[in-house]
Amino acid sequence: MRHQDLEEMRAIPFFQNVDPGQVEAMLRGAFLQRFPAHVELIHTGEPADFLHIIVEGTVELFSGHRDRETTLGLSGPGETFILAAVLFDRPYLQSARALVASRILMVPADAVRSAFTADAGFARSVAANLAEAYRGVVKELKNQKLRSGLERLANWLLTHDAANGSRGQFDLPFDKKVLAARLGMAPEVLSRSFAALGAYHVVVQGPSVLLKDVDALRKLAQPCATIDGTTL
Amino acid sequence: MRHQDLEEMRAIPFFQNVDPGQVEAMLRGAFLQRFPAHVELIHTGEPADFLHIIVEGTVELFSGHRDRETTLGLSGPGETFILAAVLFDRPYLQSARALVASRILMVPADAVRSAFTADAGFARSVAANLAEAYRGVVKELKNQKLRSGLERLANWLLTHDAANGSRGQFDLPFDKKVLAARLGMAPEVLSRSFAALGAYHVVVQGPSVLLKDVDALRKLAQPCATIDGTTL
DNA sequence: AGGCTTGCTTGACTATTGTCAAGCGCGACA
DNA sequence: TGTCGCGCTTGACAATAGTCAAGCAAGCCT
Repeated sequence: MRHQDLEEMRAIPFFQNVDPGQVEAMLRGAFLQRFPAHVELIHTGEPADFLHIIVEGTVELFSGHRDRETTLGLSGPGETFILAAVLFDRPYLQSARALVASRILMVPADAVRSAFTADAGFARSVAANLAEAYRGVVKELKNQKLRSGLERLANWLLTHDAANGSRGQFDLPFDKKVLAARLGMAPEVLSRSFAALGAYHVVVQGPSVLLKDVDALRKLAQPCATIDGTTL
Repeated sequence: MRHQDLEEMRAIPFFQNVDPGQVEAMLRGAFLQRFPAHVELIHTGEPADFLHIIVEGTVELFSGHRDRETTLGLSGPGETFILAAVLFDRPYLQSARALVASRILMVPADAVRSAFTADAGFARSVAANLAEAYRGVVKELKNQKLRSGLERLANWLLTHDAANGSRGQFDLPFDKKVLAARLGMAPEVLSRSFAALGAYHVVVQGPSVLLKDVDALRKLAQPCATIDGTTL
């Protein structure tokens, strides 16, 4: 790894409040890998050999069973994945693929485990990360079980708009079929859901989305702090 | 708390490998509460004031939204709940109710947080607990999204049978409507699903379940290590 | 025993979501 | 400038699950 890259890696939030010696030890055996889009990074069921930290790009977490496949989440820069598996040397529960060309920091599992054993600061950092991840999945499970597809879409639109300056107008950050997977529905259903949101003055033209009546949409979506996180 | 109870509390797995001084500090402000069946212990959205550890009994974790309600999981002795919320002083994402009369150890949130800050052993114990909890929810999410109701029931039966000596015969540990909630289906659907499993030689008489052809059931269920945990 | 509640089942219907197939529109590229 | 492929949409249909209502059976309490 280049010196400049090392600097960047040390600044990752996950490594703050961790003994610098332990951080160096983890970075020493680590790879900063570039992956092209659509490449599979890890596969469900395999043993956990590296902790992955996204430096740049977007990663889709998914899993399949029989002939079905489902997207469990999307992660971006600064986020780690499969930390829980790495820590206790368990098989991955999820697969991951790069959605766009991405840079991933891969830290060998045993380096993570020894830092976890040796340094209290790192143990706390790990716990914080796992707590956030846990709450994220619980929210996703609630989103999935307590809402219809249309409601999930409406809430996603509101959340995404809020994260982009609440201008009531934005471009979809990825293909609609990725959004469909993210929301847990077939692409055809997403199409129909967008059409149904016409009644709430949502105008979709290709990747561009216009929310012309946020209040009406909010009334349909009924966003909720214990599912969507931030108060909308 | 009585001396004998204190002994019992110190033996909780969650407190192993933790500085005894910190354990005492946590137990000092803790309550060992008895709750009758059906009582709500915590409520979604409220601030996290106590870490709950189940000493005896069964607790249902659930949450509602609008007029819907869903069960997110069932927990038994030795398990903690809402640890993630307590640790970082966030509102509960789930509600909890006692399914049967239960004894719960309630540790004040600030005592948990100071032990977490002060003791590396406890921080690691917390991380381990959160990692398990995280993996549990991920499995639940996959179970929910990748399987039909009938498949979830078939897998539950196999898992439960395996946990009870694989005798192909057991009594349901709770009411069928609780099982229905656990599996994420309406009670009526559970009834029909049991009826449908007749074709796989599953015989249900009130609370008693007889699996007369485990192989056929397994072929339907297709249990999987990355959803069901143990290899069946 | 009579009457009540509660848990469960069953039937009929509806809602939601997935699947298959066809077709449209736009950009890539020869 | 065609035409090929891909992403998306639409229609028709099927599968899955929820809802409402009626009814049954076991336990409980006078």
